[in-house]
Amino acid sequence: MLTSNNKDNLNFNIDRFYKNYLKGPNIFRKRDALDPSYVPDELPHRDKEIRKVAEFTACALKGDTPPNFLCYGPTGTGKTATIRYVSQKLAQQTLTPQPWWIYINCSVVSTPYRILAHIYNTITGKEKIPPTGLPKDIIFKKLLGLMDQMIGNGICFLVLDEIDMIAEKKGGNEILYDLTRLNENLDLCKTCLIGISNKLKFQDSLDPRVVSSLGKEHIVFSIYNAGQLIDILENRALIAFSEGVLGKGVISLCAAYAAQEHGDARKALQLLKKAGNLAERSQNKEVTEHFVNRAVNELEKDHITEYIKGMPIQAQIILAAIYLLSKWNPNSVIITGFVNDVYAELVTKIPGIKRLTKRRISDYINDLVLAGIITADTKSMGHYGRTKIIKLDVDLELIKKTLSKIPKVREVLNNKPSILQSDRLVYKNNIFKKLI
DNA sequence: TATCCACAGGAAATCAGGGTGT
DNA sequence: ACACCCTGATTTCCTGTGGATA
Repeated sequence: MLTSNNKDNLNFNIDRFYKNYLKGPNIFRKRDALDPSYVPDELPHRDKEIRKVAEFTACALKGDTPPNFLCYGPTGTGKTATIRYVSQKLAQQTLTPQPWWIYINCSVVSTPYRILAHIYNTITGKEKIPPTGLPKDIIFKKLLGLMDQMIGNGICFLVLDEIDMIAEKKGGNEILYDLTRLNENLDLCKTCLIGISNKLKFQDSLDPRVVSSLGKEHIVFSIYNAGQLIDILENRALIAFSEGVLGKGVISLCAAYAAQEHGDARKALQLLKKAGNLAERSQNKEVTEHFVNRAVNELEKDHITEYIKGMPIQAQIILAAIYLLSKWNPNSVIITGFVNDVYAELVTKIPGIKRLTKRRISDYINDLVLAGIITADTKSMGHYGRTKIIKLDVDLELIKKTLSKIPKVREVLNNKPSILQSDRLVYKNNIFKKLI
């Protein structure tokens, strides 16, 4: 029943909100221009790289098969953007038939089977291959037939983004090897494989046969410095923002922040967009440095919250265990064993959740480290064994706020686990404190 | 100086859940 | 109904290890 104590809900007038929103300042002209997927007409400071990609792919114009090649470089250095840019330019040349470009993000399409299925489904434009069920070699044969039929004597560029993700997986080398050898099995159509990776050393995990075919040619993308980032941002800001809304120093501040983060252009663009959004939301006519500073904070928080929300329930419970340990024993040391103990207690309180083995928990702890939520340094305590010293790297309140939004975890968040008072834990804690 | 703790983390096996074609 | 395929999560089994302690 709705009563007057539900004022907040009743007082929000959505129609008035929309009206005000539309009446408010027009910060953006084309917000999308700040998205990572947007391909601008110009890519500043990537001339060398564009030229190399153009050189590799140019022979397609004469009907030859371009060599397979790799693009290396940290995140936000314009690898994908460069490929997309060149692909657009190439399409503007007189090419008949037009080449196919199939983009595969290996962190999303993450198994050999799905890569084949994705290529197949992209070419047909329909979900012809089910997400699972068929033997790989059958799909491979079907794909060969389809490519010859649909692409004819044209060229198909296969762009494997984050190729390291697949290379490190079981069966990953086989699929890459098969893909590099597509041309030998095709009668009409030609293919060119382009691998994109932000790990410079990922070739180590590749099969030598794949390296010899894919890694012979490569392009290294270097990070942008602050000056270059400013150029990129100005370029995009011109398209994205309405005239005169950007305050003085906003772009250079974004660039400076991103330059600290290893010259990541994607970060810089994200920051600028978020600052714009914040200004818009507070009905401000101008995007000022103040909003950039707020954007830095919020982006960090957004990233953490989104990550935690997306984690499997088991990982969330493990994080809850670490949270409870830091909350109730702020001065004590947190080690793997304690996390295991508290986790075990929490699991018994949450219905429908099976208790995981220590081995699995160990992996989840490593995932949390990778996500930047905790730090865990392996340390030897001599006679007391080797373990990890775990510390929360994120504000306690933020963790609490995020975990409380997860129904099953919320229940266990407020009670102090009884294991925290156990003699064993207190005793060990005292020893470890001295050892560290 | 050998011992031994409490784990770390690699490799392979297993399981459940989604499918296939015949 | 059946044999078989693929995936992702997890378990099982295992070997390795740094340094305080006896």
